[in-house]
Amino acid sequence: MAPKDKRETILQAALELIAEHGFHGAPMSAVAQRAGVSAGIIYHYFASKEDLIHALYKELEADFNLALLAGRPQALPLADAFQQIWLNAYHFYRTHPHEARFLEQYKHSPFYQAAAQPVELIEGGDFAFLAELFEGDPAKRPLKDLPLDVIYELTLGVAARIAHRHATDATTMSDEQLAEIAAACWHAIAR
Amino acid sequence: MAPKDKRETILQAALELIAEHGFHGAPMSAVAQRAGVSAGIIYHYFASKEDLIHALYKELEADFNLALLAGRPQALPLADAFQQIWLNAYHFYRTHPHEARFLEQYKHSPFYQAAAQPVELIEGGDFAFLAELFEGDPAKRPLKDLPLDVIYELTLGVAARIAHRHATDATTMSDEQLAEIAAACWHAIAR
Amino acid sequence: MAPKDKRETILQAALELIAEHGFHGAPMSAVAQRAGVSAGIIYHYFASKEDLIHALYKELEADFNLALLAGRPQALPLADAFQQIWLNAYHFYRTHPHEARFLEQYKHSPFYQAAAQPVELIEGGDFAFLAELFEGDPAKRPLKDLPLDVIYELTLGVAARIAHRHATDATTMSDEQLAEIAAACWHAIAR
Amino acid sequence: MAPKDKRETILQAALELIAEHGFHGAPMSAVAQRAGVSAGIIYHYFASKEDLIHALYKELEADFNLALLAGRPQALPLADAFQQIWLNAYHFYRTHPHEARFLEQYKHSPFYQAAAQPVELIEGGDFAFLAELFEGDPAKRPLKDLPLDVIYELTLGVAARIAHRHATDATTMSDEQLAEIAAACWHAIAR
DNA sequence: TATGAATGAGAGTTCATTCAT
DNA sequence: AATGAATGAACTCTCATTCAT
Repeated sequence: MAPKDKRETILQAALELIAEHGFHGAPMSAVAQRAGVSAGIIYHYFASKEDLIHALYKELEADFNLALLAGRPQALPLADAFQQIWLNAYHFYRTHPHEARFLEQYKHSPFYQAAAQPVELIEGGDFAFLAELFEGDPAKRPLKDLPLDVIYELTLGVAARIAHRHATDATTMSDEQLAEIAAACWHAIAR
Repeated sequence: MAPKDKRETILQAALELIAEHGFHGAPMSAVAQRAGVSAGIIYHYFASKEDLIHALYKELEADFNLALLAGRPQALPLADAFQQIWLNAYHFYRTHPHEARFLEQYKHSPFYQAAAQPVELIEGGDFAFLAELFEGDPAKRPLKDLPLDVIYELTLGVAARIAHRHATDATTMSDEQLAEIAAACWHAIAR
Repeated sequence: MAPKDKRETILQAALELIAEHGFHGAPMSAVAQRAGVSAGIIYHYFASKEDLIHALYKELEADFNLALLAGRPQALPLADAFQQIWLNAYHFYRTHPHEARFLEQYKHSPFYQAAAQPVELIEGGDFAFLAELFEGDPAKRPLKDLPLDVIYELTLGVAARIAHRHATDATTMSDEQLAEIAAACWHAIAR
Repeated sequence: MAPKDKRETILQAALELIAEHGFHGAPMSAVAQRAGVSAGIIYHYFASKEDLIHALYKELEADFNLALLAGRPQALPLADAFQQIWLNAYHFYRTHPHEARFLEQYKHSPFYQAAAQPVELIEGGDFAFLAELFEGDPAKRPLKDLPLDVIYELTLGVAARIAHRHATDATTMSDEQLAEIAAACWHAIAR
């Protein structure tokens, strides 16, 4: 197994165990066992359990951000782009229950505080197309005058939380219902 | 100290420690020390640490539900009642950062799954006045046709999460901004 | 067992194991086992293994200092007092091989550096009678003009080291030989 | 790098790390890193960590013995030879603090017991000139009737220990003071 | 009721040593 | 001869829980 693969195997094992049993319920020995490696080797790839958890978070966050761009929302009109991104967020969480469960726990644990960075709805150059939503003359931008984190909670935050719930309890929603919620979120923030 | 008081003292100590340091960072010995009691006596009031945590959750949930009824929304027209409840939720979390932090961790930990019950927006008889929102002919009720938990996430869930954020980072919002968000939430679910 | 006794039992077990097998060869689990207690309880009495070792050192140092005063050298003429102290030092080490072995290892380990204080030949008020040896006009005091630690190494240091050797290899020396060495040490430092 | 050099590089790295941090604080991986070699290769030169440590000791002991002969004490009258050797011992330790620190730890650790050989003041043929000091009719030899290890502790042992102290704490002594101590040591053992 | 010393399983982590490459 | 990833036993220390007092 290539070193890159072994690292990934360990992260995957940690993801599954933490998603299923919490940080508590995922001792390093169990992570090693599920990954099929020795306990010691984990410390060649990660300095500590905490470091492993932070690294896992960063990977998942990157995956998530990538998933938001499915269907090239960059090429769409603003309202449609929003709708696409909202649905992408929902579907990512819906189809990645372990990731959803992990992110949920991580973001509400002391780990997150320790590594906390300001929320960025627009992360990296790929989201530059959203700049017009957030920059320029506040009086002219098409959003209500609300803090960025409020905007987040009214939009992608809602997608995340609904998807989390449904990932767990297996509720399904029709495309019409999802589109309706996405639209409601858009109206909640659009001027 | 009356037994009732000692129980409360223990719960309060656990609340503070868990809010500040997580479940991990709140060993029973530390809870005992902060409460000013011996470690052993905790087990006269609670069967286990897990039991203590569940009991704490139930108390806080009851406190929260009570807080939602401040200003007697029962007596108001529906849209106003909603606004009142939304603001009550926001202010509860805003003025109870420990409670907010605990509930947040609890709801996203394996503890919650273990004790999970279906979400009830309407809990107990005090919320009977909201029945007309949710019952009767779906075609006539004034809400969009969305699952109850989606409704929750679009409304009180948003209030909770925004309040959580602001409890931590000390952002303040004007009454106008809060009213605007509450109204946006109402429009997101109202037909 | 009284708490005081249990603390002493643990210290004694640590002393024996470290003397026999070194710091390395004295895991906390073995200390606990030899003391007949659980591993966990050690941490009620000592914050860490390092703390336990430092505490043990302090106890032994106090015992040693007490032993130096056997036969009341305070009441003797200076040269006789020196001889008495030298012999006391020798006999302490000779009859306390574990203590000797521990002190020897401790003083030459990184532990000692961590807690190091300047060498004091005269420690505490009990040795005040030696003050005339070391204080006052250097030109008049009855010692050669040498640093204090050199004085120590030429006297008690020699006693310690010879005793250490003989504690281990069971060489015995006659009282005459011992008196001769003590006298040689005295002449080495006396003006 | 020639194999001989690599072996020396490893020994040097081990010497520095052990002198600075103790046996505990010198893991094989750190030795390898400081020597600029892989961890595995060390085991081509040494069977184990213990073996490496013993080998290092033997090298240093040989270096030390060589240093004792600086200034050709063989060619001097006995008392002068002693003085020369004593000063050589002192200066070796004084100018080789790592070696001093290592030897000090080694000699007082369980390692030394494991490999222990009787102390030899006269080691190897280079010290044959000292034979007259120790051999022949005890009644005629110019030394007091004391065990060899006592002789050692009263002479080179003192040099070693004083040098150790001063290597660490940077005390300096004048040539006169050193000569005085050397002379005192000589008088301590000479008949 | 109340204490807090005591237990012991189990946590995270280290490190001497091995071995496929 | 050389690497360094891999192993796994052993380490120090923690902590929920118990129980003699």
